[in-house]
Amino acid sequence: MSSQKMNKKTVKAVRGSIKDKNVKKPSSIGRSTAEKLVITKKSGAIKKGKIPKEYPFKQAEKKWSEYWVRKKIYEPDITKAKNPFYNLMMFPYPSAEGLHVGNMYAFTGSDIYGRFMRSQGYDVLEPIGLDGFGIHSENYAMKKGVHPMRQAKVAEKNFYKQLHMVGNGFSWDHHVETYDPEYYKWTQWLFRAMFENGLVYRKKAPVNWCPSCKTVLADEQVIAGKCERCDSEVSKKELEQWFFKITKYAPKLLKNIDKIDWSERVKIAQKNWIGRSEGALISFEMVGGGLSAPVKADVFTTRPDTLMGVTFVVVAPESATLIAVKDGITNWPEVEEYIWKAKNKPEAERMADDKDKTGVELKGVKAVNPANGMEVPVWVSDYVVSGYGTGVVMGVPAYDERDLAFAQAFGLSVIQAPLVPKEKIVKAVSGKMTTQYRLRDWLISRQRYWGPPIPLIYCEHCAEKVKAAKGKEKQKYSAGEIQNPGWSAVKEKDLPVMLPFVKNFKPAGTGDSPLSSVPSFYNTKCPKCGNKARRETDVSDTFLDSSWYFLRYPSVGNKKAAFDKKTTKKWLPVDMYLGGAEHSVLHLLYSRFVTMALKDMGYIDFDEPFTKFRAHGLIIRDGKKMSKSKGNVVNPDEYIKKFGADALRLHLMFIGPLEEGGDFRDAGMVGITRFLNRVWSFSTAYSGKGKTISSWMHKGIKKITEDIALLKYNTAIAELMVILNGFTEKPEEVTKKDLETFLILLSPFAPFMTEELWSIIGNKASIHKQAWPIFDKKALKQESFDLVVQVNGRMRATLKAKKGTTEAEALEMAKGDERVRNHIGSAEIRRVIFVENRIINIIV
RNA sequence: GGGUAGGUGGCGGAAUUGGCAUACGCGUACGGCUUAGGACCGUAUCCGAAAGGUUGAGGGUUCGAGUCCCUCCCUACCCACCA
Repeated sequence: MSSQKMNKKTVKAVRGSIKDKNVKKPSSIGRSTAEKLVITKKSGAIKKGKIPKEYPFKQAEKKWSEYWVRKKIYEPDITKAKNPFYNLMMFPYPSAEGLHVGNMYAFTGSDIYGRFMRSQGYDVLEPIGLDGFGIHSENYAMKKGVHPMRQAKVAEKNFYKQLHMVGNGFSWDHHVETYDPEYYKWTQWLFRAMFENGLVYRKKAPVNWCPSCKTVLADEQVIAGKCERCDSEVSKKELEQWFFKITKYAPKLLKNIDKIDWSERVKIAQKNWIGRSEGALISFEMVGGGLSAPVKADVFTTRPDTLMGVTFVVVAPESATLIAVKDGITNWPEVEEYIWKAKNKPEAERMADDKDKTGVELKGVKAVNPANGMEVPVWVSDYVVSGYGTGVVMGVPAYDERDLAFAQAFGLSVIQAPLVPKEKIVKAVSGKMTTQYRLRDWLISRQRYWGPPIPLIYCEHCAEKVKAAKGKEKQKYSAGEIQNPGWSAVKEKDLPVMLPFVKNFKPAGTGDSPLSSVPSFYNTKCPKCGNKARRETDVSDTFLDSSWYFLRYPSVGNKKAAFDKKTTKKWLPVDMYLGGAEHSVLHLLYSRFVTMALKDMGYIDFDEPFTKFRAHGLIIRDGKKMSKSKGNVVNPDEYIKKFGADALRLHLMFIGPLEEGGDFRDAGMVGITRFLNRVWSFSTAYSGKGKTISSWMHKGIKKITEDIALLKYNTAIAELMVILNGFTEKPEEVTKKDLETFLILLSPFAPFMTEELWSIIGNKASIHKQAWPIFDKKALKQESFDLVVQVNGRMRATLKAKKGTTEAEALEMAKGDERVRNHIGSAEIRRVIFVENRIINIIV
């Protein structure tokens, strides 16, 4: 037998024998003791009679969830709180068949953190609400054949019932529902503020159109050419729409990323989405016999140094330059056909990476390279994106893969021209250095029913007046009114613009909103001049509802403002935000933008809404993604019914680190249930003989505290199991204090059962109001540890040693060990490497 | 194509950040308890008879590498013709 092997086996054998000798069958665990406990302790919490052998989770969960709400255990004093801590989780949209396990995963993860902080002495605000406006809820209502207004009420009841069951410490006094007029009044107020401050404009542009949802979509809602909501292929449609000027904040949105404490992957996703690139604008002249004068066309390039290698110029099908040079094009019908085809192609097809390049030459037109006067052909091709840069690109096949592919497809020449110093060449051709962002403005209008009506009114009279206004006249109008002649915002006192009940709420698909068929809605008076005017009939994007909800929560109930100034100052920005990474470029980006805009308007004094954000991982099942079609969706209700909310919470948190997600397997529920049952039987049978704090408690408190702070709940739970294993091994050494400490450590994970046990062992106040245990650093230092002894880097023995053992002491101990001696033999010790409280390595 | 996170027992996953690889749990085997058990309790469980070997593959740095460096392979997620 090798010494290493022997060592390992010996250690285990020794442990085993200790167990065998000392562990009397946990005879203290049993019914009789439990019965006694009830008699001796006058615990009023448990119903008269006996403590059940098994944890009666159904009764306990019902009892405590009602008790918590009644006693307002989780309601911080909004105005007087001394240590406010805003713990936020992304609110769900209540459209699906009830709460999804993904929701519950996020909520539990967030709630554990909230409970932990509350226990640390913070006044935790942990609100919840429903993001119930929007296409997803509306589509669900249509599927069910119910009116969205009714469906919302049904879903609300159902969701809130479920949310009471999951064991979260929600501040129920602060819930919001985005479809409640009390809420969307302020969403409209926000829209109005954005308009008045010149951040809203109306523009006709090729926009994303979802043929199934029958509405336009923002760029962020198009995922790989498909609708974020329904997965249909998105096409382009030329429509007049409302936009929010998020691009104005592109530099700040990018710059601030470095100062916020967010999950790295989300920060990177935002950086990429904003997509800053430095380059130059260089002017090419378009010439041709049919043109009365040369037409200037700017190209944007990040590689001006390759200018001498230009062999062609490419124009996007949507580019205005095409129209400008139309007279010079001799093959216009052919070009026009290409443009038409390109515009009507589904986005997914246009973006497909394996697609060959297509295009048509603009015959009769040439572009002049300002660097060398060379005339090069001009093409139109859909590989040039219209919304980025200028929509015109210089083709340098020698230095750009895409240009090369295009040149090869059409037999265009490739010139291996030398590179020229950048800044210099830009100056020489009178170009200018510039910064471009990939980010586009936020398309905010939707041709749907289930959303807050956009609070704008169009008046023909005013349109003429605004256009004609000059000098002082102009000062009568807001920035929004000047930018959008004829449009003005509904006065604040007239908000909300109520969404009327419309029987036929289904989208028409024509690009007109369902509200456009309701004259009583759109016929109104101009807020400026009082003449007959027409309301906007589009509603705003759902993401506007969620872009500011965190501002509302602390101020819920305030009838005078969207958010109270003092309250907001006290509670915001959000201290900890937890949610899905899928919102990296949607909700999270919009919220940041809205916050920045509100700051610039003077409503708030911070420009980042979420100080700390963590993205939770994805829960899969049996190694596969969950989906309704596969029929492998975990329904939390069923598990709560069968195992209890605590068991489900623990299981979800145990299967992997919160930020990484995990694989949900039913088998795991068994293990967790076993653990909880052992906690139950140990605690209810406990008769309290221990005198000193058990040694494993300090290590446990330290580990669990650190792990929770880092959201490593899985290892925190593992440590709780280690402590319980210690308890059941030596029940006679466990003190009452140990047991209480253990229950408090477990309480964020299993709030119901720990509350029940807390009262059974004789406590009156809620366990969730108890202070978090503190470990004794000194005691931790005094513990012994396993000193690893290596000879020439190979582990030869582990010796029990006191913490703080010096190198000399360790060496003596090592030399005293037979196995170590055998390996050193007669050789001379050349070097000793010693790491305190860990290892000694003897080199011979 | 770009980015990010990963690859560790039969499985989910640990590893104090360079110091006992496989904590904790599941599963499995054997034993106990039981009228019975898919309940509960106990013991064992990376491979190997042993020396020894083992963290996707190969190399390097180091007294010492799952962890750091280099080359390569694979998986998941996100973005993707952005000039």
